[in-house]
Amino acid sequence: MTLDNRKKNVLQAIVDDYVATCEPVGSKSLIDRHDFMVSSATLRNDMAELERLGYLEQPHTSAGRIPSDKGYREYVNSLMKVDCLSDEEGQEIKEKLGRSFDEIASLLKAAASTLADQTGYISLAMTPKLASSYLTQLKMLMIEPGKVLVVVVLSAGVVKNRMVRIPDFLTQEQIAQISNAVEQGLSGMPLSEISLITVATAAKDNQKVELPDSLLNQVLYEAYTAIKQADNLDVYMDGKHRMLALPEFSDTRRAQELFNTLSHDGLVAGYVDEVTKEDEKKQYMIRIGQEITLEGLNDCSFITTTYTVNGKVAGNIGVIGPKRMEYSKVISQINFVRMLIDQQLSDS
Amino acid sequence: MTLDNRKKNVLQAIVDDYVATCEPVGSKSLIDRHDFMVSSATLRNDMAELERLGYLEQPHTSAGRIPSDKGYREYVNSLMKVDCLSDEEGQEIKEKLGRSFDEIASLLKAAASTLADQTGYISLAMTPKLASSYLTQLKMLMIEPGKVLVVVVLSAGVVKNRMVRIPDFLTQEQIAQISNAVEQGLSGMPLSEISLITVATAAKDNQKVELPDSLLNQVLYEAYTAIKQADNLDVYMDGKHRMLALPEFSDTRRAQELFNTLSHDGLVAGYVDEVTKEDEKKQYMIRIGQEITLEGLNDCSFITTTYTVNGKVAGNIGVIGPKRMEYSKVISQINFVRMLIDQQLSDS
DNA sequence: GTTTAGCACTCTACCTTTCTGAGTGCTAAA
DNA sequence: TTTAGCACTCAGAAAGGTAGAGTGCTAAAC
Repeated sequence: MTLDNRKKNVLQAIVDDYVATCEPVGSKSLIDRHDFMVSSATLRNDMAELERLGYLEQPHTSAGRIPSDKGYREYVNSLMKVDCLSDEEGQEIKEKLGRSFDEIASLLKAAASTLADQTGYISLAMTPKLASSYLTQLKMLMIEPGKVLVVVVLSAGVVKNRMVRIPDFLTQEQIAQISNAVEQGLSGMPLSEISLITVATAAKDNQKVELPDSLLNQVLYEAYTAIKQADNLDVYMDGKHRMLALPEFSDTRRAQELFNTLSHDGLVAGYVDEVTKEDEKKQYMIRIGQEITLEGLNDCSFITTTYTVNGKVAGNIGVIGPKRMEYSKVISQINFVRMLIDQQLSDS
Repeated sequence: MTLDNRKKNVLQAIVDDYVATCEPVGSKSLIDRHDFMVSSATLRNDMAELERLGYLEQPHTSAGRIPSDKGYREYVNSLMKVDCLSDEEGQEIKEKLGRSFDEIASLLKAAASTLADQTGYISLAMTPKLASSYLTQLKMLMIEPGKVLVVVVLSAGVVKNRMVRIPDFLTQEQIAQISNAVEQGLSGMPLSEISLITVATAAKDNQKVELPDSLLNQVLYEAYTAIKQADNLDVYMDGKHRMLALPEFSDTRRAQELFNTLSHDGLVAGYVDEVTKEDEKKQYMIRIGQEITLEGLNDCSFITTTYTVNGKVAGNIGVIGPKRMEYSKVISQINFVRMLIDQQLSDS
């Protein structure tokens, strides 16, 4: 069953109005605000029909209608007008993200902050993920006897370091030789293929130092965990505090549930990953209300997109806001930010 | 004017009750809950007197009393019973912080998380600050032509890295020579004394490579900014979302103000620094309500203490909670965590 | 068949009023 | 100095009343 034209317009108008005011929309105010060439009674009939079909909900009998999840979904899929970023907005974003960032971490942090500022909602930016990364460099720097800094550089430009302990008596030279050997053996290898065994093989094939196996293995183990840890997703989230200003979160309990979930970076990152896989071919992923399978986010909508490093699928950025979100605006903002990230990460 | 003994007991009892219930305390319930050997009428007189002296406040005529900032202050300074951590609590904390951490960042992150879990309030942990740090190492690793990772190691065990761009044609050897020269010249020097000039002097005194001055200066400038940036305080904050569960923040506006301020790490860090200087000699710093000169935190209390690295004053950890805080419990928790941090940072 | 005017109906939000009870301060006696 | 007793105050809950935004339905008009 497909909606006739007027019903589509009615649904669209109701979503638009509700997004703007956060108040249930009645037939009268709908007439006032839009140029329907029919009477309020006609709209009432349409609205009743839309409700029967599940696109609208009524908080109580004598109130107006608000969009249901299904209503928002229809709106997002086929009703909303995709609007372009205004020049000023584009300019503002460019001012914050235009300059060249030397590290992916600071780029993503800035992206999250910009996105939060511009949308007024919660933003997040995640480092590139495992699947698309391979090891490019591995360095081990002796900081003091027994303490070594392992620096791991991944293809996507991610740099991670980790301090590890090794036996006191190993020298900088020995350590350097080991790390060179491992680097030679593994550089270019996708992270997913790196295991304790491949690390060991790489080291033993290439190294010239004589070290007892047990000692060598100890060092290799540390190198291995450092590499593995480097593919941990980092999540940069910003703008949380803004949600408290929204009327839908004036009830502290809701805000509490939301913040509770958001305080677990890992949960959110995992969810984004899942969603990205489901909608693989799409340019952006949208999840609305109950569609979100993360506890505490059922009053929210979640929009994510994927940025690329040198043209390859890499990490995600996204926005979490109320269901009553300015979808098309947020989408264009997110797209613009993604574009700037892509640019920065390809011209390197 | 000093309070007589019974008045002290009354004040103490009122604070204790109010902390427990968050409800104004009346003379009747005070009698019920404590063994004062006098009648409620007597207590009423005492309470009226305490109010006249500014230790108590009355939300309205027919309500009980709640402690004023001055009342809390008196309580903290001389009334509360300092209680020890229960064995289980100590055990729980040890479980989370007992294992050895290789990096100061992960230690502090874990400390913040533990403190938030244990207290139920907001915790924070800050990296060691400038004054107590000197440079121990400086390494520059060529990641790819034109891109160099500068690794800065400070005395307190802080490791920071920063990616910088340099002219494409410089080789790893040239870069290594420069960084070795700078490291030799500066290692052991307090951060506060390092300037662009000292960096340049160090490089020119020690290096043997021939490079045009303009090129060399470009590299040195990047090294210098990397060093300077390394003394930026990192702030780890945890447990924010818990505040929403407290009755004093069921009004979203207050929570919003609080979160707004807390979203600026720098502000908080700056304030902690200020407070630490004021109370230099004290083991811990306490600020209550209006005593806190940070907008949005006037309904809170703030307890901080200083951990040491090898016996020297270093960074801060702290807890932000409602004024109605379990002061003595929080103090002992904070102290315990500080002790564990001190241990970890001295036996290295 | 679709649209519309008209009307009775519903229900929340808001205001006012009343009532209750916890808590007070004061007075006068112990 | 302490206490019993009492009149007083005031927030908050409960109850009642009103306004108005919005509805659904019916019957007439297009």
